[in-house]
Amino acid sequence: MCSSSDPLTKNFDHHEAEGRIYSLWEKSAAFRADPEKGGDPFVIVIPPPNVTGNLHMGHALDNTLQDILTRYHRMLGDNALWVPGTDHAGIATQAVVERHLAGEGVSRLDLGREKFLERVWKWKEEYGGRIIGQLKRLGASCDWSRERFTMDFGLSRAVREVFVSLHEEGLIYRGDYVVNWCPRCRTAISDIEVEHEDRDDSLYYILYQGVNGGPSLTVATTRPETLFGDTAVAVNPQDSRYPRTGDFQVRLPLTDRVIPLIRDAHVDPEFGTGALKVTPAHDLNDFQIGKRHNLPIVSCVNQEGLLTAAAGPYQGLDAASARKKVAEDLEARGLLVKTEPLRHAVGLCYRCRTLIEPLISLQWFVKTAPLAKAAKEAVEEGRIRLVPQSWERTFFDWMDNIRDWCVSRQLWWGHRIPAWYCVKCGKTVVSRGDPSRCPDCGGGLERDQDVLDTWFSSALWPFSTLGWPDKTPDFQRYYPTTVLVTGFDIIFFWVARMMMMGLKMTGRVPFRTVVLHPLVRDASGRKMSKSKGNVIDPLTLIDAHGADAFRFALAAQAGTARDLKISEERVQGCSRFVNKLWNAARFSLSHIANLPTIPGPLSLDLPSRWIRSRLNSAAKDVGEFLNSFHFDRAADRVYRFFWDEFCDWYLELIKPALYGKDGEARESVTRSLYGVFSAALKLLHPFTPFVTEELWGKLPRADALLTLSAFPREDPEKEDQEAEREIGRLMDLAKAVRQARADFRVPPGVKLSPAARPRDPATAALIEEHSSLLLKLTGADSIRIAKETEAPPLDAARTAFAWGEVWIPLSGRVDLRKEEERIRAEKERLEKDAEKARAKLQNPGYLAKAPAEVVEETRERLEEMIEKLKAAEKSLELMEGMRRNRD
RNA sequence: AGGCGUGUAGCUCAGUGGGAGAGCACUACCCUGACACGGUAGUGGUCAAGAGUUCAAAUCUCUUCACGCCUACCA
Repeated sequence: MCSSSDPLTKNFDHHEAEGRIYSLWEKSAAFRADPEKGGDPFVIVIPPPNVTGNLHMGHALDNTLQDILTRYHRMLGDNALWVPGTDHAGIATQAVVERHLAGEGVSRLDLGREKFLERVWKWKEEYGGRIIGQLKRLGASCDWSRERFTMDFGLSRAVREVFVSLHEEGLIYRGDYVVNWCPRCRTAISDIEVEHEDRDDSLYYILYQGVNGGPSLTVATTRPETLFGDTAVAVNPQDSRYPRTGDFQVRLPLTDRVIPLIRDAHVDPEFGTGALKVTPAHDLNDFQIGKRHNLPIVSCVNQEGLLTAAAGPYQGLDAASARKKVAEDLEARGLLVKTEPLRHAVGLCYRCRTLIEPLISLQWFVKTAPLAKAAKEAVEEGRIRLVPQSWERTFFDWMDNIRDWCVSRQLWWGHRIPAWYCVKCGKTVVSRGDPSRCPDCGGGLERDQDVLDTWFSSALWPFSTLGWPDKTPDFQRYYPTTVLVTGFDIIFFWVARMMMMGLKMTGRVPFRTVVLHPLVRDASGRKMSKSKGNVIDPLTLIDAHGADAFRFALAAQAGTARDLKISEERVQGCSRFVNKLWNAARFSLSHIANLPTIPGPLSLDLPSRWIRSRLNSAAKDVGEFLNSFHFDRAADRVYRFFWDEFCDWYLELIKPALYGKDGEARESVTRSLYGVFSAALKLLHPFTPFVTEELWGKLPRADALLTLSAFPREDPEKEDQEAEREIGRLMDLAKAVRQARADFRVPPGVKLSPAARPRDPATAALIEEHSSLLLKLTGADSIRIAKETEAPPLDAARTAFAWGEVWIPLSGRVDLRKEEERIRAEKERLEKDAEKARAKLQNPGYLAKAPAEVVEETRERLEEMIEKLKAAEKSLELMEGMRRNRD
């Protein structure tokens, strides 16, 4: 009768278990994918984290969701592959190493390119493994044998192949263009790497005096220091304040230069004075105006952000001090008409938040329009699905308005651009190999100094990691990948570019579905940042509460909202669930340990049939939710199944049998428990992999790994409506007794003797059959079936159901006045609801148009309400009668 | 300026055409032989406001308000 000695500690020791279990998975090559094996491919490529980075909350969420999907599909029998890897992260990594060198008093220029790169590689070797270890602590079931790095040999080869072939097609070109220049990083960055922020600035009104009797104009500008780069003043051709025809010139203030007045439709007559200073070298729009009007280009700010010789005496000043000085000097000469405050958006470098200096320079570009068109079509035609779909519109807008992508970066760490320039004839050679001589003149070649934007290699990630451009078995089996999981903040940086490159280079979509999850915020919804001091370290939470609790907290909150507010309390809450699981296991295993044989007859009793039916429903729902990427609802469903249905009802319902004298029943119930419990572990595994794997190992005869077992699938045969209906009635009864006990404050020691009056003999039989169960659930003393004609005593708590009535005699414990009040209130509520239902059923429109089953349901509900009302009325009648007698 | 999103119980959020839900918090009772990180029973909401469509609206449409995010060539 007694269970064997307790094999489990009271709580799950995640510190001890997690590392051990992860090595077990690794040793068993559980996550290794095999292209030779069968099964539908299910493939995810990881959004590669920065190779020298640390796991942050965003990674934690992103990878938890990927892991849930991968484990789920692996258990479904799909050929699941999760490709891991890291990104070289050009600017970020170079900046970190440079900062480190600065500590030694060395700059990268001191070292030279080659030595500097050696140091970065060394840095990478030293810190590159860290984030991989952190992903493992999270439980990520990646195939580590396929780990890639964006600067691996194979991936570099893919980069070069793409660059050269796009160049051959004319989709990559080199040209002079106004680019976003970060004077601190000393490199160009792409348009989307610029962050915009509203700043309070001044708008300076500067007088440009007319020459030869022509009109003078006042122009409004926020950047007076760039006037040295002005090569025209422009007004709108429709603007009547200015001469619409005729050639005029104005004097450029503080200089002896004279520039023309031009007319261009770009100028907004409403802004400032309607006259615009045109600075083609330092403003993209001015650059375009300049092109239209063949204006000369004068650079007055250099790549260090300092004014050039074109600024005469101002040469060498930085932009901010030049602005001040220019304004002063203009004022001194009476050329500064006025200044007014202006709040406007300024561009900042996304990495260092330095003010962006637009300036003209020679850069490499990808011609994006044709690539973007293909990407847009793939989404329009449903070959790529965005989840949630609401992102499509934003995506389309961006694809329609995309500008060419500046891909050269003035850095050393990255894929060096495969372009060479002939020192003799100036020819540009772009080549897959490393050429040594100019093919035209035989002259020497110098390689382009720049590297490619980090996102260029990231854009190839879904196919470069699988071996492309070779037709490897992996590429053939696993490309296109299945799902891409990432935050919506990098749709344009990464997702769109993978689509463009994938479609262009492989002719196929890189993935079929893009799952865009929320961004992790702190508990009050603020973005986490070091400066705000509100960063929560995922590893701290894993240490404190375990990876399972942490993952569950993330999954349970990964809904369709854009923010996910994480807090330690939340994770702690989920650790209670893990604890519940552990203790339910402790209980279950102590009984399972007594099973003589695992194979054998299963219990056919009501609780066993019921939980099998509920398990089936949970498996169905969890599967559906995961298939539609509703992680939050899947987590909620599995939680409810385990806690409410399995623990709170099922385990309690089978206790009498487990402790009972009937050996045969005990054995079959235990065997059923074994089956349901192991299925529950499977259902939970994708969410809480460590604790479930640990418990699986404690099950007898479970030699294989849980992570490689089969996920429970819906099986209509397991649905048991009869069992559900019957347990539902027993639950009604139990709840009625418990409620009466609570409402009338019956002390636990006092026994109750409820009576039930079901309306059909089957329910009566059901109650009699399970009376001992009911006694156990309610703490009642006895339970009986009342006679048809029997009237309940006056001082009884009465509850009515569609199937009949229950009353619990409470001699002396009922405050009649209070009870009468309660019943009256309930009666009122019932009458209201019943009236609503009745009105519905009398409405011809409702009867004609509502679906039959909805009408039927309403009818049933009304019937139940009528039953309850009858009971309530009877009680009130009796009470009134008694009061009359007394009076 | 445009686009997108959000507004449901004190807090965090599910629900997206047919009886207002969960977790946490709160209240009362209970250490009942897995779990007090537990059990049982409760309190709590004109589903932001208004109008419309419908037999039926938290759910669809329009308008308004509040908050948030993204994009943009007002210098």
